[in-house]
Amino acid sequence: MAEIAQIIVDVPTMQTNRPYTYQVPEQLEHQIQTGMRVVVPFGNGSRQVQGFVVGLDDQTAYDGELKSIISILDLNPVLNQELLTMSQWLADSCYAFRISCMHTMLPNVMKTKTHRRLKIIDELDETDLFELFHGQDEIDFEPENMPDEIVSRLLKLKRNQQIEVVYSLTDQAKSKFATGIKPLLSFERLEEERTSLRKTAKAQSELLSYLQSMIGSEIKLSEAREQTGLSNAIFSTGEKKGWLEKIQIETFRTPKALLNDAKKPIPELTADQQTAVDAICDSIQSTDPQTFLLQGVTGSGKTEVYLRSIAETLANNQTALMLVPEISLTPQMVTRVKSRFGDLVAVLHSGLSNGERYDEWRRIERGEAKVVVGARSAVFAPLENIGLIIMDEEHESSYKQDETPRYHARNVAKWRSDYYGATVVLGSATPSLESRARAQKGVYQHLLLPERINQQPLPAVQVVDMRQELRKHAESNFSTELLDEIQIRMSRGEQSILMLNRRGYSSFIMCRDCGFVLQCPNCDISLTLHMDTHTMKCHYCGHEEPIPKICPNCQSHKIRYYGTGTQKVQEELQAIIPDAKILRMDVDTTRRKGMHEKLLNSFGNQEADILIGTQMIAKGLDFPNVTLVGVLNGDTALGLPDFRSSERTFQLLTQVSGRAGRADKTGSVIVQTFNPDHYAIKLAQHHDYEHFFQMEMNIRHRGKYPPYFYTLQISVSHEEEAQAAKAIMNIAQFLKPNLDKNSIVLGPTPKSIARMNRKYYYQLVIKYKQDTRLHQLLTQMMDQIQKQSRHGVQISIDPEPQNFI
DNA sequence: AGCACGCCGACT
DNA sequence: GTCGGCGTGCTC
Repeated sequence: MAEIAQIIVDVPTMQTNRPYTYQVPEQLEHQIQTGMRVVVPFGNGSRQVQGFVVGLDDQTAYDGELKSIISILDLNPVLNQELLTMSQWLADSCYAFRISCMHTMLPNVMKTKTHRRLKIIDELDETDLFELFHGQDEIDFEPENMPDEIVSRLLKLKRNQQIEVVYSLTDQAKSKFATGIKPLLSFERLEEERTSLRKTAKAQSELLSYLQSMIGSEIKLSEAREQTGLSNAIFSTGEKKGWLEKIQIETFRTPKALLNDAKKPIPELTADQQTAVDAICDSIQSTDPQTFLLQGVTGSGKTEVYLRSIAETLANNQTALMLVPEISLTPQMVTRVKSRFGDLVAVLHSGLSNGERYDEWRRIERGEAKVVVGARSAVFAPLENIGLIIMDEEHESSYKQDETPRYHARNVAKWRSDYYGATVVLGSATPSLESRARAQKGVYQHLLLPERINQQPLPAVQVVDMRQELRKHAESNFSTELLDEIQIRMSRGEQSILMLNRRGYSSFIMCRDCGFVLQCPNCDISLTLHMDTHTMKCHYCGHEEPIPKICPNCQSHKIRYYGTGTQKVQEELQAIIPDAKILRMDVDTTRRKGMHEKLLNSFGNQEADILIGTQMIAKGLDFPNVTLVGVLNGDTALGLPDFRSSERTFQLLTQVSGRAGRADKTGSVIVQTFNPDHYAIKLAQHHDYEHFFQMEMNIRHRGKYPPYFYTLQISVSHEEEAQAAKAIMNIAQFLKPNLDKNSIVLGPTPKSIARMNRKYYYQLVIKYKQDTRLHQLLTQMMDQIQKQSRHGVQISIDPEPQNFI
């Protein structure tokens, strides 16, 4: 019976977002399995694309002529049944193409590169042969890197059928292999070999004993050499004499940072921790997909609860997934998990090269790693039989991907939990309102860790009114209170951390004479000053240009810097306290690989008095000698037109407060702000999450925002503003009459950055409670509007967007 | 996406 | 009349 395969091809468009039917050629019959990658012909020409097999059958409803699969790229499926099923759900719920979802779930190296070559199939005249083909009979075809004139001459030859395009897909997913050895003979036969050796052949005799000791196993040659002290030549002799065989052993690139893991004693649990662990362990034992919200102040020992729960999961013969925000995936944190579970742990973080990431992925897929620690995309780790999924700092917005597929790791975690009957633990000191509200309603089980392990009080938070400060002296980023406190720490040999709330802030340049501000040519935004590279940069499209010395508008020389960047803050502070040793940590100083870690290490070794940084220093750091945390601008996020701005401010301030005085020294926190009376700041000052939750819930209720309503954002872009505007109006008209009467449409409006990368953006937000038709309506819309609208209109839907600006 | 087909203006 | 530009539609 003929085998027929259903294949999702790697062509991310609306029209091709469905399986295509292919014939399985005879020589590949019974070798193909669902979840494997294959190469198939696609389209009129001789084009070849990568595809994923999603179904196998012996018949098809399709009655056209079938093409055949060209080759298979994997020996084993790269997507198991669970992940295949999930890719469909993910595509539906994120309004994304299925192929994009599949790629998101896999390491980058699984994406093949397409190469096109031109091959001569008929005689060419001499000029063409030399000018175009340089005398060769095949050349690479890369129209984007070739002069137009050459391309058109080549295309002409192709039309005349003198040359043809040949395709090749290269799979980057290559495992690394090393030479290994394997004994070929039995113990007795090896013993016989030894007796026939001459007395002087000591090395060979040693090799024989070694081989005897490792019968039934294999080992890398390099390791064998190390263990025995024998040379390569001896092993080769052994091979020649038929004692051993040289084989290829797959090796895994082990990321360096993880090699040192000093065993730490396992701490005792507090009563609260024990209660939490017990509840979670009960759930791990059961097959109910239960979700817990573990709410505990900084220092209350959430991590230990996680580790105990993971241990229970492993004991129960299941696997565990632990998600952390990228920013807190620090060596300290990884070491802690590694030292508890050793080689069973795989770590997936952004610092890995594609190859390293693939190796870790393989270790998980082969079942060698049973605990996976990683950031957002680790939620797709190919673990089977998952018993526990932990999501630390569950309120972090980095769990939401801000490009398609726009998934939230929390939702994916829940899907997997339902699939396996696994337990989910959401941990945070300041849970998102959505999660906290669900705990309130009993959807999640609420676990509390109200006290710090060391019985230390939370640090005192002092709020400084910067409006008063401004009246007292000239404009400065530093209040007298903060400067005094910094100097006290320095005299005591203690350290300080200063945080600059970057959101909504940047340094730009403006002309004092005409008010001209340098703008990005591609985007509707001012360029940001970067002193380290001496350029003006656009944060949205990456455009870069030199800093102008005279105003491009009026030729005046009075061009000045405005705004507050970390660099400027550092310079200002250095001028005030000349003998302070200051480290700065921001995107500029940590771009180079490993710099992040290096900076933290040198601060940890007390090579500096003060660490200045943006949000990235607020999280996951644990320096016992830091007794002062200063927030330079506590409220810049408050001014943003986003209903989550209070929540973010509260979370951030609470989080930084936790950074002060974590060991035996008491710490203090200073928050400078222009809004000292704002409830988010006042309640953060008193570490009062519960009160904040109540107040914010009231506001959300009145404004019909999450968690009372769901939100969904539709955005449209086009190079011409009118086209983009027209498209969003069409969408609004299409949707409005069909929405539920309780649903609310905000907009359409231009986005706050109306132009990015030479495209104009318009958006529309829908708030809804229950709208049964909405999902189907939107799916239909993506299909219809895309067809109708003129070329170049791009539509994207973001369910539950995290940023409204 | 990327390819072929087809329709239209500019040219040997 | 033909070459080659780009708009349109399809891909098992």
